[in-house]
Amino acid sequence: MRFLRAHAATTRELGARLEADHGLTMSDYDVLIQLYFAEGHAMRRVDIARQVLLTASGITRLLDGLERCGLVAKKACASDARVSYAVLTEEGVRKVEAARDTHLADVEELFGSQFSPEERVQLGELLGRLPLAHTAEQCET
Amino acid sequence: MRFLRAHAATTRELGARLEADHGLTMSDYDVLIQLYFAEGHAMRRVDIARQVLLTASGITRLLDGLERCGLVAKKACASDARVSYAVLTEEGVRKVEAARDTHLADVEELFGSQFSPEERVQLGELLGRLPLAHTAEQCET
DNA sequence: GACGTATACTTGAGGACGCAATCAACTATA
DNA sequence: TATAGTTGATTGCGTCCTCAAGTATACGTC
Repeated sequence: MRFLRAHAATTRELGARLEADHGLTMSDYDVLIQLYFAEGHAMRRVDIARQVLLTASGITRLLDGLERCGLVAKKACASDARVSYAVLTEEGVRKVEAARDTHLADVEELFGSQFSPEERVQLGELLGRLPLAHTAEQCET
Repeated sequence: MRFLRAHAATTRELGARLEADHGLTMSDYDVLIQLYFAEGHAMRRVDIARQVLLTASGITRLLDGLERCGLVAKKACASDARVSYAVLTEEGVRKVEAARDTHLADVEELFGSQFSPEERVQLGELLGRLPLAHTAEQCET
């Protein structure tokens, strides 16, 4: 129960701030960050979906939005005509860097500040045991 | 990050099973359980909203659905004409009890089984520190 | 005892996202 | 090179849920 409630309350507040400060949803931000740390700021859509725990269709629509905002662009793949990469634009990079600062501060305030350094690693370890099904690991934050 | 991913993966799977086995969403179940443990199996809608971390309007619509299924009923309040209680019906009680068994087993399998008894209390303690804003506590599971 | 404010609930509009179906393109087998 | 199966991406449709606005009732104050 605590897990559910804590998640709902925390993400709601975090999402509201992100929206207010940068006009991004948590999912938007999540995808942008993945791209930011990807090689060449580009990723295949399937891989984004797997990282972010959305379905492929969710990614398509989410990227549509980010493209309309000029934050990402499509790029064809030379070796496989089926895949289209999502690439961060110049503006997208700037946006991520701007959003990251305030978002990390928000996370720290609402989440991190509740725990000591040891508790953080412990919490991470415990939660890390949960089966993520078919998701890769990796990540900062 | 782990917190977010763990939540997404776990609730998705849990929700899918609940839907498959009983035709309930997690929110449905959540509300039904709150009612089940409430005095007289009845609660004011505002209080449900606060417990469950949905907005009042979300509760209205969710209860609409549960009413159509015959699981809950409305009841007026004698002392305050504004409030309408949501009450579990006979069938609702049966439904909760049926769903509860399989759901608790699912939770145990996907979540609880990853942790020792001590780790459970610790995890609960850590997550309990997060600010739930304007939410009451109480609960089993 | 009328008036302003707060509270309980509902409703309309819209957004986010999943599922299932579909298409196109790649890969493997014959 | 025809055939079958797989995979990446998109789209139609439906559901859940939020926000903002609206209605009805309660309550405090002068």
